[in-house]
Amino acid sequence: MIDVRLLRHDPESVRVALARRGKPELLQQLDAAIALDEQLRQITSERDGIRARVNELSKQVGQARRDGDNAAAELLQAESRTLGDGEKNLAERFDAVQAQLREIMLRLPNTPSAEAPDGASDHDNPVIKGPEQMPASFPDHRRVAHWDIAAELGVLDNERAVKLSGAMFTMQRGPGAQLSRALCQYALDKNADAFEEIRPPSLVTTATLTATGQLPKFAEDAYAIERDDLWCIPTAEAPLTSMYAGEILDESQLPLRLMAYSPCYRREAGSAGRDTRGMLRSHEFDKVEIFALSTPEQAPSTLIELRDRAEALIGGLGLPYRIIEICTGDMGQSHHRSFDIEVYAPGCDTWLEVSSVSWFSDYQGRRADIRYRRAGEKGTHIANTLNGSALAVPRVWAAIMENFREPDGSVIVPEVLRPYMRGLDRISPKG
RNA sequence: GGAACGGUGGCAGAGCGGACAAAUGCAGCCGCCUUGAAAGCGGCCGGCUCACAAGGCCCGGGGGUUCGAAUCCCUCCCGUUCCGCCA
Repeated sequence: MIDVRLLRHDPESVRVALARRGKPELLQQLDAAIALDEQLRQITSERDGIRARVNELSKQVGQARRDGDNAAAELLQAESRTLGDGEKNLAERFDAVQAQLREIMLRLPNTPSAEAPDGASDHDNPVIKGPEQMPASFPDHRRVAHWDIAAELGVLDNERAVKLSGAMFTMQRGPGAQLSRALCQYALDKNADAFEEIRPPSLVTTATLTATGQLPKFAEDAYAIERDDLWCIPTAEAPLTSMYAGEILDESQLPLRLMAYSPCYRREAGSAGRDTRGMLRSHEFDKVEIFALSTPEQAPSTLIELRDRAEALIGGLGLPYRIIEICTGDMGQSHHRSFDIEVYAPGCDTWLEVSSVSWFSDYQGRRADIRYRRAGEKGTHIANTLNGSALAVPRVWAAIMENFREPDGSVIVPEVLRPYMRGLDRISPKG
């Protein structure tokens, strides 16, 4: 959520920043919010005045009763009762206006960072590291799509996954299942030097999913368990961000680094039928997320740290990759600044987004009410949140199949993963 | 799922219609004392809104009763213990 006070004191800066997202309707919503806030403040001051008077009268009633002056008490009570009716009226208007304002604010996206590049869509995302174009120099035996490779090796059984769960579910088996698990272990172990490992719940409350920004706007994209008012997490970002919701941390605890493996659930409401082959897009997948809470001052360098760590994992596997920065027109709802890491998959002949690393400024922190206190200071400040996929399993899995295929059809297991695969160094066709 | 008891400030824990933002203890901060520290003494010591004013709001959430609610009523949520079920 954007700071309402900023809206009040410097609406122009918010307007200019939001305009960079290139969606004119956002500016209309912004104006509506500003107007509602103004209304709210007026109602508040009026209502508080009445309340002050009622409080004062009530004290006098108590005093009169103690003094035994019942006649005076009756009079004061009558006056207070009348005021109370007016207050009730104002309180109702307050609630109504506040609800409207909140609804708009919850759906208004974050302002982009000054460093974020301008652009209208994903076509404008600059490549900041690695090749602009897809590499051409791949031998024919690596120009095979991973679903064909996997079928040959018997490591992917999506037909049976569909039998169990319907379209867009995957099932790995044998060395394929091992590979998924190995990737998670690898990602966790490589970040254990600085990140506390968490095993969070995969089902969370509405409040938890609202804090990170998935709700209320993107309810269609998440799996809901309505009977129990719970949601399946689309990413471990959700539970990790809300771990310290409602708490006040000490500045000395920041930056606070957490990581978690979790399954991720996505309805993919808008993309049914797209990229559905093999492991490219599915309703459930595994991911290791890295996360940090920080002060605004620490955030820019923490963002780079997270990005470097995500890059190191992909680099460590030996996969060809590039890093792009997300432009203002393509940026997610909660994002302030964001990078993607893409791996080249020669079989599919495409770049696959395997990691996304983002800084959310105080947008999520305010929604989750995560605050910190500076040493020697009285007040509190909203914490900044940052997170990144350390490693999203399915697409990396696919890229490994396609990049490390040998002429004989077998797939070489990256060296760093072998300890997690019971020493297996090569996945060969059965029989 | 059933029963009982609970949910108050960083923690522990009183208060159970009026002078309560809320005793007390611990922790924390400042000062005195001390070569330094401990002890002792004095003071401070929750959050939000707001102009770190006034005023207002917050005693799990929401609603109600009342001139007035931490305190009474309703409801929901959460916790503990026992029973049931269960990996």
